[in-house]
Amino acid sequence: MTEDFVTNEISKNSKKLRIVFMGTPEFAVPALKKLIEKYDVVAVLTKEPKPVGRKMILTKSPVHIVAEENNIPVLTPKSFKDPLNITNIQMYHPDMIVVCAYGLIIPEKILLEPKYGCINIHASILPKYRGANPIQRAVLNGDRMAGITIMSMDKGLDTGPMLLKEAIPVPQNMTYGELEQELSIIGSNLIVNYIDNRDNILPQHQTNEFTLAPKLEKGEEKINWQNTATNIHNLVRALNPRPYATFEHNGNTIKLIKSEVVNEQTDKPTGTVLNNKLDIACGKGTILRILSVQKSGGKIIDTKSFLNGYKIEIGEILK
RNA sequence: CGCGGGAUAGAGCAGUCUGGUAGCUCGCAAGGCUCAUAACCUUGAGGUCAGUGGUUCAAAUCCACUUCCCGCAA
Repeated sequence: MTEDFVTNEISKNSKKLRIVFMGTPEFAVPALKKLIEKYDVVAVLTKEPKPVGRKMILTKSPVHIVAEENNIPVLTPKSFKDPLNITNIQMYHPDMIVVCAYGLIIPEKILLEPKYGCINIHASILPKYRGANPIQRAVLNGDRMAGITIMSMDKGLDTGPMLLKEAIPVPQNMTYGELEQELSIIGSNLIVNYIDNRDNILPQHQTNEFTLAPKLEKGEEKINWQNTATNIHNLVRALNPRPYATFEHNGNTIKLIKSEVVNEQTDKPTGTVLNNKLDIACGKGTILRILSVQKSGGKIIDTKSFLNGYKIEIGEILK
């Protein structure tokens, strides 16, 4: 009924709902594209262009670029402390605001603005993993399942009522980057699914059994060979494609790009290099195989190539 | 002008400081050996030493500039 009304009012094109989209990284791009296809995305908010790389080139966010390609107005407020930034959003009269990995806390005044609410695409099965880094945490913890929750935002951090969920299995060797890519597609489908069926969806309140997914701290990327092979493998996966897990050897920092758990046991001390396939003894007698690495200043290479030009002796003990 | 590393055979590297025959570990090709292997033996092909200019009897190597690649930091 509501849709009919809107359709009649804007009968010139099939786009109906007026949406303001807020998002920043690649993860948000599939959702934005889907929304542009089906609805009327009247404005996009994203983080301001940042200097990036060795040459400090000002780089627009992936969302920023897609928005411009579609001739959608882009706003890049530094924060919402300035009331003018809030007024700017109100000017677009959004029916709904869709948020996906935006990077700024959104004040309640904006959350209450659109008549169909402020909807967030969150990359976990809430209430598990509230916070900034749910995908990485899921991989790091070796979760077998991950997913997306579409939720209605309130003033808390990922605490609002849940609207739609979808979970997928996480294969044992999937990296953070691969999982993020899959989830971003699922998120884009789910948000459209929600918008089209929103009249039939009942909000569900979150239970109190929540966990948090904080950002990774500096130092967490360093490999401790005392941990089990599975734990180290999860760290390697969770930090791929950035910033990668690392270990030290003769003063060189070596990034461990890909690994796998070897289904055998060893009685050698932890850190021992077991053979020329770079199987390493880890905690509790478990074994981790190093598949590809990167030296600083070098490219990502497989273990065999690496050993052709870099000496690691069998029997050496890595710290 | 944020800090740093690099470009040498298909891959990964040494050689550069101290100029003087283009090397190593692999891969590839051919042959041999083995019950067998990311095993071993023999032989072979494969290079504009990133580019341009300079110094020199002589430059991968020293000097200047250019292009491209990568790590850190944000």
